[in-house]
Amino acid sequence: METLVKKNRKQQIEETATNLFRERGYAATSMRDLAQVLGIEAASLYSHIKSKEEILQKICFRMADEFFEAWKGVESENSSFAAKMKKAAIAHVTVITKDTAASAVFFNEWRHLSEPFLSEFLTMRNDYEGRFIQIIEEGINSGEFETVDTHFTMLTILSSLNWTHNWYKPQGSLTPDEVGTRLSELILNGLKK
Amino acid sequence: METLVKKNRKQQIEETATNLFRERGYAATSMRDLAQVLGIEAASLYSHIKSKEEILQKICFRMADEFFEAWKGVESENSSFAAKMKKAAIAHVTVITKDTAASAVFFNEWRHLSEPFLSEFLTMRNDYEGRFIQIIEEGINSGEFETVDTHFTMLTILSSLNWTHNWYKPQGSLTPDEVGTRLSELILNGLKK
DNA sequence: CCTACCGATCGGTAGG
DNA sequence: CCTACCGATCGGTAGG
Repeated sequence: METLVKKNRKQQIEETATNLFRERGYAATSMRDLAQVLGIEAASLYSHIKSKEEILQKICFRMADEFFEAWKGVESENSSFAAKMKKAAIAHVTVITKDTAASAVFFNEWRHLSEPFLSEFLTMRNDYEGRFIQIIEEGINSGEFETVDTHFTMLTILSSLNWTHNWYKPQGSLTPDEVGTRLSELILNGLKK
Repeated sequence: METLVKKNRKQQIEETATNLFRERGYAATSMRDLAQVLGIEAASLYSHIKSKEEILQKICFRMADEFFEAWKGVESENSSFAAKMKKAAIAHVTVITKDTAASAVFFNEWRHLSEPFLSEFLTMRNDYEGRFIQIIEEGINSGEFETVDTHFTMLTILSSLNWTHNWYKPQGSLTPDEVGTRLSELILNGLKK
C-alpha cells in the first residue's frame, strides 16, 4: 500500500516536471516551482526522488528506450526501402505523439545531463541516427533512392520528424499513423507534383 | 575614442554571451560565467549592458531582422514557385549559416524573453511562416505543387531548414548556397529516384 | 510530508 | 572596470 502510493506520487512528480521542463526549460524550473504545482513543499519532493537531475534522466532515457523499442517493427519490413522508411517514420512519430511534452524535454534539455549520462545519451542518439543512414544507403544501392549526401539527408529527415513534438495536438484530427504517412510521403516524393 | 572602445567591448560581450547561451542555454548561463570568459568581474558587464535579458533581446531581434531582410530577394523571383521556394530556402539558410551560434539562441532561447518582447517575437515568427505558406498555396493553385496540408508542409520545410544551425560548419566544404540548393531539392523532389 | 535550515549562487547596484 | 555588497533564490539535508 505504502509503495503503491509512493509510486503514483513519483509518477505525478515526473509528469508535472515534464510539463514544466517543456514550458520553461530544465534550468529555469526550480524545485519550488514543481512543488507548488503539486501543492507540497519543495523539501517533500526528496521523499520520492533523489535529485532534480534524476527526473531529467528518467525522461530522457525512457524516451530513448521507446524509440529503440518502436524500431523493432521496422526491421521486419522488406518489401522496399521506401516502405521501410515509411515504417520508420511512423514508428518514430508514434513515439513522439504519445507524449509530446516528454519528447520536447528529450530533444531540448538533454544537454543538462551530467556525465556519464550525457555520453551515454549521445552514443544512443548516434546509434539511432545510424539506423536511418542505413536505410538511406541501402535504398541508394538498390537504385530506389537518389541523394547527394546520406548524412545530410538523414539530418533533414529526422529534423522534420522530430519537429512534430512542437505542433502535434492529440485532440487534433490527425492520428500518429497519418502524421507519419504524410511526413514520409513528403520526404519520399517531395512537394512538386 | 571612448565610445569606440565601449562599442567593441559591447560586441565582444554579445558574441561571448551568444556562444555561452548556445552551449549551456540562457537560464544556465550566469553573468559570472560570461564575465569570467571575458576576464573581467561580473559587475563590470553592467557598464556596457543594461541586463542579461537585453543581450538575449539583441540576439533574437537581430536574427529576426536578418531573416526578413534576406527575404527581399525572394519576392522578385517570378519564374516558377519551385524556383521561388528554392530562393527562399537559400535566403533562409544563408542567414543561419552566417551565424549558427546566434541562430541556435534565436531558435531555442526566445521563450526566455519577457513581455512585450515575447509577443512581438511570436508575431514576427507568425508573419514569417505566413510567407512560406503563401508560396506553397500559390504553387498548389498554379498546379505546380501537390500537398494535403499547407500548414503541415510549411512546418516540415522550415524544420529541416532551421536544423542546419545544428550541423553546419563554416570550415566545412559546403557553401550556404549549396546547402540551400540541396535542401530545396530534397524538399521539392523527395528522396525517391 | 512538514518545519527549519544550509551554503552557494543568482542578477544587479552603489560608489568610486 | 573594480570592490563591496544587496535581497532573492537555488538544490538539497536534518530531523521529525
